Amino acid sequence: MTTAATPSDKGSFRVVKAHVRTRIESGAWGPETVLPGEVELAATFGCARATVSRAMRELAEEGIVERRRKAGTRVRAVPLREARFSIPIVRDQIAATGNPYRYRLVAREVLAAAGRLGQRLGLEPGAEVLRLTCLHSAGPAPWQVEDRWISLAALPQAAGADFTRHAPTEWLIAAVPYSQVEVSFLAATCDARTGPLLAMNAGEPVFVAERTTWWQGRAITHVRLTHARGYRMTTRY
Amino acid sequence: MTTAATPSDKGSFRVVKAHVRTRIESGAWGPETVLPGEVELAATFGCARATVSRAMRELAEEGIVERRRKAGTRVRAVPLREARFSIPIVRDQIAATGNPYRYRLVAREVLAAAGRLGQRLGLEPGAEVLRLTCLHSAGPAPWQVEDRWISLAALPQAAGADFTRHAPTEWLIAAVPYSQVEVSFLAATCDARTGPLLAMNAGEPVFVAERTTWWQGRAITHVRLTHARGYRMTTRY
DNA sequence: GAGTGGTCTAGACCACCCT
DNA sequence: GGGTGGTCTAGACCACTCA
Repeated sequence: MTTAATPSDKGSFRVVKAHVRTRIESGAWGPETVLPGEVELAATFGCARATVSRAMRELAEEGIVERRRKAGTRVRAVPLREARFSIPIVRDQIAATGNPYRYRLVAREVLAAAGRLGQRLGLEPGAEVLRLTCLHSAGPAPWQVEDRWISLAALPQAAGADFTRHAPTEWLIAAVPYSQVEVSFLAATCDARTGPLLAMNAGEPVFVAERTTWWQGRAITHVRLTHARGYRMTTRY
Repeated sequence: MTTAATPSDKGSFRVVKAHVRTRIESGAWGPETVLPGEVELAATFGCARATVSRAMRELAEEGIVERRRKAGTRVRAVPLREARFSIPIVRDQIAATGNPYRYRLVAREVLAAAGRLGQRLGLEPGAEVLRLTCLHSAGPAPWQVEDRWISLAALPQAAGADFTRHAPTEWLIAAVPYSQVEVSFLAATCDARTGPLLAMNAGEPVFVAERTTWWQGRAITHVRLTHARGYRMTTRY
């Protein structure tokens, strides 16, 4: 028995996981250390190998540990760090601030796809696109401008939808619930279009999220979300 | 048997998972649909309940499905969307562009913690802090300015470390490998300090990441990373 | 109360890959 | 070749929560 684990509790993959994690975080098992095998740990903790297996699998998913057959499980030298951001529905995000959520459709037009946007949506030149500009506010304070393009080739029923009362996001979630998404975050300069809506001056820095959505391999919609002054996206991990 | 699944393959939680996912994404099992129970699915797929269980657990973790005892498993109305960003080491990030990674220590000073920063690090007024300003470049092109504060109360050995050749990140990863982290992303205006380093004009918008790191409940370091023009953080999910 | 998911066990076989 | 993780099974008991 090379390990000096304290099998204070029996069973439960959570117990095993917590023990091992503590040991690593405290430095007792430093980077590159090869951990005892599953059978040995199972004996140490007095549980089945499957239980240890699940604990270790989860630690591996969290990037703390790295596993390979035959080589065994070792503590990662550079922990694989991953931040997770839940992608909130604007409405919920604003509601969480305690302010009432307000929505307004600012502009709506149908136009022909062209240039970069057409490429982004994988459209043939001239294909029709529905463009919507919306404002989401927290009470009286503007929160986010949504500038959205929807491919009418992919989603013709969007042409008839009423976006004056409800945000396109909510309609889209119902229409295309499970899709593939690419998001980017970047800093930009507030332009003359969004500035007035956000009560900001042209030239101020704004935090922008861009999102393109595909469904079954076909581009559905692209959106540019420009946030009001002072916006931060925060997470812990 | 209410399901008409096609148990084309036997066993394997991956097969079960893929089948169920396809069914949901295609719309055959729409939002709010209650899926068949584990025992039924196990019979359908001709495998053990544990196998189905694992498949469903993973789908739940991915936010596609929601499970409750007694109530069963149902398709989420609003898919719980989570974007994951791997937190890259700058060096790797730059190396991936094909350019050589270059590092330069711009400034180093020891000062007394004060104001917002002291609070952020949970320091008593007057506690010593090591402040480092570094520049990371992709070949000749500046990439990111790192403005870092390290609590000397928490990590006294940082005072003696040599940061002229290697970035503090690498030293810190070795010193405090597993820690708790809070990150924020925001848009800011390029200031007079970082502007020249990034070959940017004061007033240009910059993408900023701020990160605070704790170890065993104690704040260790805080860093502000200011990215050069055109930086985007992108992910798919 | 009863039905669902949540977890554990003991045993088995397999796939990979280091030595 | 052999040792490690990866997965599956069959059965069991438990915990939660809905009706």
